[in-house]
Formats: sequence, C-alpha cells, structure tokens
Amino acid sequence: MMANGNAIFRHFILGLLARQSMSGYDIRRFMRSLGLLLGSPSFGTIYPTLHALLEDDLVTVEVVPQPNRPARKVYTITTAGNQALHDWVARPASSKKGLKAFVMHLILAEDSARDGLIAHLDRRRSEVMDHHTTLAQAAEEWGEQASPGQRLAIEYGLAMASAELSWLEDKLAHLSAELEASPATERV
Amino acid sequence: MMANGNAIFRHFILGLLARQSMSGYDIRRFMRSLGLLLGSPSFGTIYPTLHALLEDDLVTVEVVPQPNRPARKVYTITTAGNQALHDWVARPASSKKGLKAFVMHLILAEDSARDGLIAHLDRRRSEVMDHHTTLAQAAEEWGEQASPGQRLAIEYGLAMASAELSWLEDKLAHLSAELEASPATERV
DNA sequence: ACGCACATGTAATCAGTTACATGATTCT
DNA sequence: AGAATCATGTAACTGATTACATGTGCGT
Repeated sequence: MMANGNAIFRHFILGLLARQSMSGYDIRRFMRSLGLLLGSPSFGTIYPTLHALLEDDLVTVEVVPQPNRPARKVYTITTAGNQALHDWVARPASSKKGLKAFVMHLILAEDSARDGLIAHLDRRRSEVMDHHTTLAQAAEEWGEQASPGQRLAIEYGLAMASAELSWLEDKLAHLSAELEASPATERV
Repeated sequence: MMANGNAIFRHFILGLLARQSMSGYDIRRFMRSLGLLLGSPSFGTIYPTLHALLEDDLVTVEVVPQPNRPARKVYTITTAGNQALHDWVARPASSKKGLKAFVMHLILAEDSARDGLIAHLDRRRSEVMDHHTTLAQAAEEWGEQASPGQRLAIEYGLAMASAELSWLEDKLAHLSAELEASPATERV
C-alpha cells in the first residue's frame, strides 16, 4: 500500500513544484532527463507521493481536461508547501542517502543563499574525502593478498573520488571568490 | 520478514565466500572497508541472506565456539554454490542496479576470463556514455530557462560521467593491449 | 500491425533499514 | 563511566518497484 511517510522524493518533488506547477507525468519526464543522476522513480512512487502531498495541503491540484485522453492533473505548491520545503532545504542534509540526496539538494540549490550552497558542497566534500581515505586504507591493509578484482575496484573508487573532489574544490573556490567580491547574499 | 529472493547482495556475498570462508560479521567489515562504493548492508540484510544461502545448500556453516562471546559462524561455499555463482557472473550484467552491480561484478572479476572483464567494462562504458548524452541533451533543451541549481547539477553530472569514461577507456585500452600480447586467456 | 508517447491510478511484492534483544572485552 | 568492537539474531517498518487496469493517437 505504501503509506508515504518521508520518502526521499517527497521533498524533491515539492521542490520541483515550487519552481513550476506540473503533472505527475511531467515530473517523471524531468527526472528521466537526468539519466542516472537520480534513479527515476516509477509512477508507482510519483502518484502516491503527490496524493500524500495533497492530503497534507502542501500542494493543490487543478484538473485540466483534454480531448480523448485522461485529464492532466497539474499540481501547484501552497504556502504551507513552501514552508515545508524551505525547512527541508535548510536542514543540514540527509547525508544518509548520499549521492542522490546530494544531487537533489543541488538542483534545488538556487533557493538557498550562496553560503547554503557552499555548506552543502563542503559537506559532500568531506564525505567524499572520508570515502577516499577509507579506500586508501583498505588498499593498504589488503596489500598483496587482494585479488585483481579488488584492486581494480579500489582503483576505480579512488579515481572517481578524486575526480569528484577536484570538481567540488574547484566549485568551492569559485563560489567563495564570488562571495568575497559581493559581501551580502546576492544573485548571479 | 523478508523472504530473501534474489537480492543484490545474495550473489555478491556468495562471491566473497568463494574467495574465502567468512562469518557474517567479517562480510560486513569487508563491505564497510569499501566506503561508499557499495552501501554497506546492515546485519538485518546479511544474516538472513546467509540463512537463505544455507537453506539452498549453496553454503555450509562451521560453528567456531569462542570463550565469552557468541560462536563465530563461518560460512563456506559449496559446489552448487560455485555453480550458481558462475552462472551469475557470466550473465550479461544486471545493469538495472547500476553502479553497485557494476562494482560488485568488478570485485569478483578475477574469476571471469579477461574478455569477460572487458565486456563488463565495456557495458558500463556504454551506459555512462548514454547517460552523458542524456545529460547533454537536457542541458541543451532547457537552455536559458534552467535554474542555476539545474545547471550546476548537469555540470556535476557531466564532469563525473566524463571522469568515469576516461577511466574506463584507459583500462579498456590497457586490457586489450594485454590481450593482444597473449593470444589465449592468461592470468597476470 | 505493433509499439510508443500520452495520462492516470492501485495492489502485490520485494528489498532493505532500524530498532530491539543479549552480553563480554577493550579502548578512551 | 561510556563508547566501540566483537558476535549473533528477529520483527516491525519504510521505501520503492513491478505488474496490472484503461484508453487514444501517432509514427514506422
């Protein structure tokens, strides 16, 4: 039955609706367009989530009839919805779900001030750094007795982590430079 | 209750046992050492999986008593287990679960012949390439109207995909060079 | 003709986490 | 004193997928 509690997508979907009113179908299409970044949820996730948001008065629906096909149900965020969303965005990051949560926050990042974004990237950076350290340690501990496959996997993990770290550090450098240039929170 | 059917970890755990007999606790420690590469499953996943493997006669247990603490239960793969494992490794790749499935296959890669490994890396490469294309398309379609957050996310995704692609292509180049040098399937 | 895009929804099922239960030993 | 490591296990809960149900219009 799925009693949608606080699923990962719940707040993300809310965030998408904050930017633009959409139907469930639209939401799915949008997520699809992000490829592997977020695992695109199926309708079995999206529709019930929308119903739950509606139930909680965080969104409203407008039924748009169409000739010869089911009516579109366009969802719009409410004031309460915006409140809930901002609370979520402000929150220190769910962290647990790792990559996906990170990307979702990233996509919705414009709302949060520049330093919120910086904090978010910085948290991710320290997570990835930890990961990198963990892998390096594993490589060291296993030493000779590691199988070729294990070695490959470690090598892969280290390479990916390094790549992500340099991207993050690069972005962070740019962002703090911009922040220095303009004292207050300013838009681009 | 969890009627462990064909969970992702089922075959991976089997693969680990093929390399070395271990207890559930050991398995968990091993997975932990890989940091974010595989989301380390909890005991609530590991123990039931082990019980299921036992039930299916793919592994056997040896109970090793210890003074002042619960006995270790060391699991060892059976002939049937090895059969099942090889069937899984040979299979075209579950693909669906993406990254994790890829890494798991990678770790167990030594068993498969060199060209099996190449095929595996190559599949991943085409997946990541598709993903890259999808993202690039999204960026183009959204154009001006994309929010800064969306742009950032796309940029991030493209950077990660590119990094992964170059790693994969690099590895593939090395591997096929080695393969050419030694006609038959040979070990390093 | 067949499948895909459009468009919504529900129920069954699976997979995994969290929390609980138990208990000694070693590090901080 | 309190936390972490060692060591196993179960039950309740949550989150998400898969498969089903329904139906038109368009492209190949």
